[in-house]
Amino acid sequence: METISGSCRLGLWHVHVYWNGDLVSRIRFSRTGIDGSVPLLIRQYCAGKPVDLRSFVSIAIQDNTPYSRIYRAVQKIPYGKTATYGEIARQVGTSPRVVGQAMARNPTPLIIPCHRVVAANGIGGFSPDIEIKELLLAREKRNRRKNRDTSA
DNA sequence: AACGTACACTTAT
DNA sequence: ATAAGTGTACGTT
Repeated sequence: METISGSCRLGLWHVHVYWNGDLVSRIRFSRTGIDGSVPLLIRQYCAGKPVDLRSFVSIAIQDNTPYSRIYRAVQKIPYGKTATYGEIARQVGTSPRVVGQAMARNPTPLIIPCHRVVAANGIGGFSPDIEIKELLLAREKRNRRKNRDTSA
């Protein structure tokens, strides 16, 4: 089993992806790119298409880490929708603060869509830069509206 | 191995 | 406006 790495563009950022088939072991954001390939669906998502990434498996839910229940709950949030830290916490029986902690340590953002987890009164945080979360949420919201308009 | 501190939050004073 | 509750990680003894 060989892990493939590569990066693609997302706005001003580069998304580095380490993967093997449907299994994604790591995703991180950087100002610079690296050589190598990225799965088609992830490339399309980064290009702004409304792609459902739930067909991928994150190492974060395959492993049995203390946060895995939280990651599983977060992965169920569909494209264009959001949940609050508190809602996720209630689902898995922990506290909102812990959910934030799990998001901060998410090894595979996008696959585990931590950008769809927002604060009860605000957007919440995101690393390395909140602008990525803002971009993704704005884009998903826009695409969701577009889908609604064209599907009725 | 224990201890203190730092968090991508929320809810109740 | 402030404080308490919460679970994990990480650095310092």
